[in-house]
Amino acid sequence: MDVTGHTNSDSRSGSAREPRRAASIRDVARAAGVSYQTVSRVINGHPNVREETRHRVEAAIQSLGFRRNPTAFALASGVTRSLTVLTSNTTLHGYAATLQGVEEAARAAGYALGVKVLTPEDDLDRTMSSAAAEGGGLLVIGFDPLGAAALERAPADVPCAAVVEAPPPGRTPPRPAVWADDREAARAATAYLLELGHRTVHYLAIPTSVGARRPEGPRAQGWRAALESAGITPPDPHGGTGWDAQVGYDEGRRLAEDPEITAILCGNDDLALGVLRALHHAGRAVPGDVSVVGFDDAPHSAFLTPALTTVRMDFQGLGRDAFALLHGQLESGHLPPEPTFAGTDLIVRESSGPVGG
Amino acid sequence: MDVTGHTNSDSRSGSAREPRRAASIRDVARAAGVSYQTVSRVINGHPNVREETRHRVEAAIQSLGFRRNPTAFALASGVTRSLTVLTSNTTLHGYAATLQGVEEAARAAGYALGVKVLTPEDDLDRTMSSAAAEGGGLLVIGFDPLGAAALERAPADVPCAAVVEAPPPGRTPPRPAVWADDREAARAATAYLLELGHRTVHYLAIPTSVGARRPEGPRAQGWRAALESAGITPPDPHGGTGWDAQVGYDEGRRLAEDPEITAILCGNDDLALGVLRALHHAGRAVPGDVSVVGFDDAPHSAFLTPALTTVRMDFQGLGRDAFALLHGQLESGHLPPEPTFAGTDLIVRESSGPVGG
DNA sequence: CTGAAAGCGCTTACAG
DNA sequence: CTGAAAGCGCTTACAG
Repeated sequence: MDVTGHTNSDSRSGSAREPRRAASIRDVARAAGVSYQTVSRVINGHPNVREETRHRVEAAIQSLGFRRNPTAFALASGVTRSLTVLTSNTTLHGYAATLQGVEEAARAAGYALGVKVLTPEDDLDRTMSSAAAEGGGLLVIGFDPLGAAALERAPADVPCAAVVEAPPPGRTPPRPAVWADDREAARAATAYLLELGHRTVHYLAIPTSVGARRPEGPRAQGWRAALESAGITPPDPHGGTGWDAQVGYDEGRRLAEDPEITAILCGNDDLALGVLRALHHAGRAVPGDVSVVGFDDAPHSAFLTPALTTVRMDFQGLGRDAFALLHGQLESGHLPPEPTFAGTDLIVRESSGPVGG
Repeated sequence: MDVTGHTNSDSRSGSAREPRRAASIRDVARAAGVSYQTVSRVINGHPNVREETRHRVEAAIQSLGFRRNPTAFALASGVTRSLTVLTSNTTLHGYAATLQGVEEAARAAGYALGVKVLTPEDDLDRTMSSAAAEGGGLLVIGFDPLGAAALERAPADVPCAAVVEAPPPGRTPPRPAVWADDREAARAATAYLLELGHRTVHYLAIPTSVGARRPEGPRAQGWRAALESAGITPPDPHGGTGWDAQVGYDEGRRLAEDPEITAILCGNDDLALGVLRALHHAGRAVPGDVSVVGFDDAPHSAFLTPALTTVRMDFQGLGRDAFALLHGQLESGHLPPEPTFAGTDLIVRESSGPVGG
């Protein structure tokens, strides 16, 4: 079966109709019998306007269906109630959920949201400066090397905030940023597996924001720390080449060949999904033979069979808080609130259990 | 475990630094020893500029790091190389993939992308007119009643395109739109199940764009048509209340109780995931006792156990084509190409098979 | 081929 | 409390 798609380019209702000019403040002024400056005062909630004048203007605004032109406002005032989020991805769970959080907060604050996707092909400096030229603020999702590089290159004179992986202890991101404690979460997840009786835990890594310069992201560091503090020499981490289930499956096939391996911590739930599938193909039971723990708590993870044990991350909260950080820079006097996002949480489901259980 | 998140509001590198004004065309003109109109001609690739003058101006642009202010350009020219996509969701597979397709096409064309999320709480007319006031075009994702309503209310004088569910035969959407043939795809998927020997096929519906006025979306219609043309009276469809796995699970529990049911077509893969889980809990084997077919081919569906039989939809292609439709309206002379997006495809995997097989 | 003028729709001082 | 002026950074005719 191959069903062809359809299109309807009927332009009767398209661009044919005469684009009647929208009402401007001068139109409103004329209708209300005032100068256009007064209209400006009214729409900006300026105090010094006589009650009756204000009413006349408001009536004219209503009847003409006037809406202030955001472009003209931005040009004249230098204020842009908008932000553009820079991200290398919009569909992976962590990115999409973060974006969703940013969007909610932006909408609540009356900000328009722009999205610019970062690609290795595009010149980063051009991308950054064109994003900056749009006015408004920059919000970068710095979960990967591309995002981290973008954050590094954000022009110093433009308001910018970020959500990032947990930075190394004692270091801070180049710009105001929020993060969840990936490191501690990975440590705790690993410790949980150890307590179950597993002699060691293998780690299947996601690519991280630190890239090739230093292949150990915070999740890997937390995993390593847990093993070391239990006196266990960490095995070499696996993966690091991609985020999706296919990578998890490929790595999982290799992992499945080693009967000594009884516990695998995955850098995200997609990787874990692939590992589950590989283990199944190899005839190894989960959690009977091997325990699998994911990261992020993607929407489908609770419905897998076995349901996936994973670390829940509040990406939406991170997105909201990053917006608050940016909002504070954009509107002086609007102080960023204390971050209220919840932490991380280990959600124990069915894919993990006692060794040999 | 509950690990608290962190924030870094260090503003040293934030808004403290003096926001040095960016170079304007007047600055460039002064540096090049020409009038600023000439600079305008150069940056707009106007032909009538002497070779040497052009070089001088370009050199000045380089050395000053000049970039044209998009806001001023938009205000003066009335042209906005931007569009805003209106959607009720950004994370569900179909929406996210469509958005991704739009983004790719927009980026390739040099358009800035805005996103406005539609909610039942916000006043639709206000939302629409504020989106329209931003300038540029509107691209609405009309998979649900909210999106469909937005498309209906798009101001007639603003360029607009949409991606929608397949409209009823003979009817066309209110504005130029693209769609895949959901109806035919559902018919084919149902026919496939019937050929396997199932005596009937049950349908678990997604909410559709037609909403309550007419509860039968194109996928349901295709399913119904397939049954009827095989001389089978369609059972009542189930679901219709939500898109996610939880809904699928709840409905699945009910479906699992009826031993007569051997084949279930689901309106999307998330619903199917929930059904799979419910069937497992009820002790019914897939595909041994019950065949399950999904819709959309979400990224994780191929890695489930059993891997999900589903209908692949080219949402990215739909997004790209919808952009082309809008692009054609925004830039006269830029004719929308023939839609090239692939159709739908039934992907047979492990969750479906012969009845009693 | 190039410059001087007017204007896009708004705001921000400055007068009264 | 309200109006007249200048300007945000660009473009589009209009002159030369």
